[in-house]
Amino acid sequence: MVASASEPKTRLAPVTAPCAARDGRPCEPGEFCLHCGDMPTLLEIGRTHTCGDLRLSDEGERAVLFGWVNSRRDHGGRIFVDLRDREGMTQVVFGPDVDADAYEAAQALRSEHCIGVCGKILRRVDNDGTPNANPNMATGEIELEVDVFELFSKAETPPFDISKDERLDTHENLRLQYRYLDLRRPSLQRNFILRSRLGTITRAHMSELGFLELETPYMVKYTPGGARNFLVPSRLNPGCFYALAESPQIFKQLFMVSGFDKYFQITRCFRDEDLRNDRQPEFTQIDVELSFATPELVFEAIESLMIRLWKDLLGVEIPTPFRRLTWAQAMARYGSDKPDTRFGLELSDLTALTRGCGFAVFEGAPYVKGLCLPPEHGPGYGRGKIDKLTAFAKKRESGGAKGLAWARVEDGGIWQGGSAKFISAELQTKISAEMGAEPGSLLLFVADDFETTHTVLNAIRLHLRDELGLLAGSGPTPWNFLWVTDFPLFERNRDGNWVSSHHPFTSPRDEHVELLSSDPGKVLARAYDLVLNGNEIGGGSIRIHQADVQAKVFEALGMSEAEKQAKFGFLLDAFKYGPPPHGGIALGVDRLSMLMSEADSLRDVIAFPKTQKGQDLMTQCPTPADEPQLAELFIRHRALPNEAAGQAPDAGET
RNA sequence: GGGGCGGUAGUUAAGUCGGUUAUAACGUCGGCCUGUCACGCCGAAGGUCGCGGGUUCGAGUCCCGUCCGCCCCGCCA
Repeated sequence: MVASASEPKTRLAPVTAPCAARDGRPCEPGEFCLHCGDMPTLLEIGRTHTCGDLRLSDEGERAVLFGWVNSRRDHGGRIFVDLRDREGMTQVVFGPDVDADAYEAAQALRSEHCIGVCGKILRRVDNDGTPNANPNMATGEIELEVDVFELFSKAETPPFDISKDERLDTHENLRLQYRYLDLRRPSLQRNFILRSRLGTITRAHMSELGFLELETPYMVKYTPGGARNFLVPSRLNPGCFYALAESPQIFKQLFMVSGFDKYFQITRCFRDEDLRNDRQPEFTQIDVELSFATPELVFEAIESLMIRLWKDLLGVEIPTPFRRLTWAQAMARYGSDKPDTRFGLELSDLTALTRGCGFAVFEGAPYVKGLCLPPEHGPGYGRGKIDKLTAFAKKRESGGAKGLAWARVEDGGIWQGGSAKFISAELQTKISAEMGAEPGSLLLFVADDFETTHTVLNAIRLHLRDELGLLAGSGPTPWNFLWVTDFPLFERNRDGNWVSSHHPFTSPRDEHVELLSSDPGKVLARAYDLVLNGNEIGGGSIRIHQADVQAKVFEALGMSEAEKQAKFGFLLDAFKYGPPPHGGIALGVDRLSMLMSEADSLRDVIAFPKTQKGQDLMTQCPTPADEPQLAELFIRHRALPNEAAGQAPDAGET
């Protein structure tokens, strides 16, 4: 039987099985029914199950399924179709002996046609009646024998294979151009289902903790500093622009002044900076702020949320409290403020030991640090590999070391090869002991300034992690959560001026307030990052709520009175009216989703992502604005970089 | 702004030292097939080698430029 809304309704032959559309209860006069009323369309009957639902226990029932043709296998006399929806896949089978019309219609089925089917749920058997389940499918023990078929719509041959693609090995530009098809892939659908549940659980959990979900504007006042903003011209205010919010930071602090006490929001943020594998121009944060906050209160709330997310979404119990390192410890031991703590290879500080050692490379550097490759890897790491590693260490993107000193450790901590001839036997033994070296260990050293030494050793450490597969074989992914605390309040920018590491409202540690004027570089902040397996997934701080401390911070930043007023006047005014002590954090939903779904890229957890050039290949966005649009906004565009060359612009710039 | 990798049939890839008609798999189309599930068998069609220029008797291959995608640095919490 072929049902269609556009064709006259016909009666179905009576069936003896209970009617799925009625949950087995008797049919009532006037109701649509497969066996006692007019033939309704399958849409009118409605879907009874998803394609992931049916099991052997449903055998003998009738079901209505809607979905897309994943694949079709025509045996001439029996046509098998794997029907797919977001919940799974079910084999449906057509035969001339079951329903000739449906069988005939199924001949024309092709990949990605959208169809509805109704029929009886049968156990899968061979021709001789022996069970013939497909163990690779959740629904593999059953199939649906179709006696009513409806074609909702045909599909052209898709530009790439959706059906058996769990590897996502199509060129990404094509995937993005046909994103709506790309998103049909089960692997991507899983990511988005997880992401949806992440949002639901977060809302439930934060609400249960007493946090209010409040909204803040996306179109906000432009404030210089920090990330570059996207600008939005204001038609009603000629010549003026909104900025798209890089975060709700200031507004959530104002919520605290307003007395909302505990706030959260799952919100979009916008930053006009260059893209990366884990950075998109618009991204989503779980934004949290609470009054009368201490770091402990923030950690507690977030840890409880993480526990729940991992338990509910992954079935994983993560241990709490999370490990903590100060920024100084993280840098010293791992060379990174977001260390991957799933494996060892910690750094050793050899600066003091090597003072006066006579080896110019070590003596001339403010920092001498190293890491020790243990014996199980050391001997296999030959001269060729060391040379490659040296080249890697020298590359600019690895931090740009001047060189990589090395040595092999023999019995008694004595070295051989590399730097051995430059270091006395006595010192060799001491350094070997300091680094925990054993016979067979390979020692690697970098001697340079603070930044280069740590950047390079961190790069080497992560390189060795991947090269030697240090994470492999340890079973399911260990989830190493880590709080990194006590960041420096300031760092120097390129011009040598102090800028906020976090943002200018971050509170210094109480005992460091005096240093604000005397030695700003030594001031530590009450700021913290949440790190997971080497990824920064959140960051926050306790904020300044005392006017005098805020004034000192602005002063250290070299901000004039007029500048403060112009940039943050409204916030400073607000803080005149009894601001509570407060603090908070923001978590990256995209990165969390990526890590939890073990996706390779942020683009696999963002439905409609931008390319590295910030374009949407599906909609061909952004586009130039036409003259009338610009005129209305009092905007005239300048010559574009490529207009001089006589080429058409590929993107609009104003 | 810089460094690296990639772009060949609808898709994914191969293509040697520059040399005859640019290969394969999957997909598509036609035929056959009642138990497949990456179904199978037979047959066919399908190419602006990203684009532009140059070198050469001859360019997918070499050179220059350019566009697009990805990874990274700078930038960015």
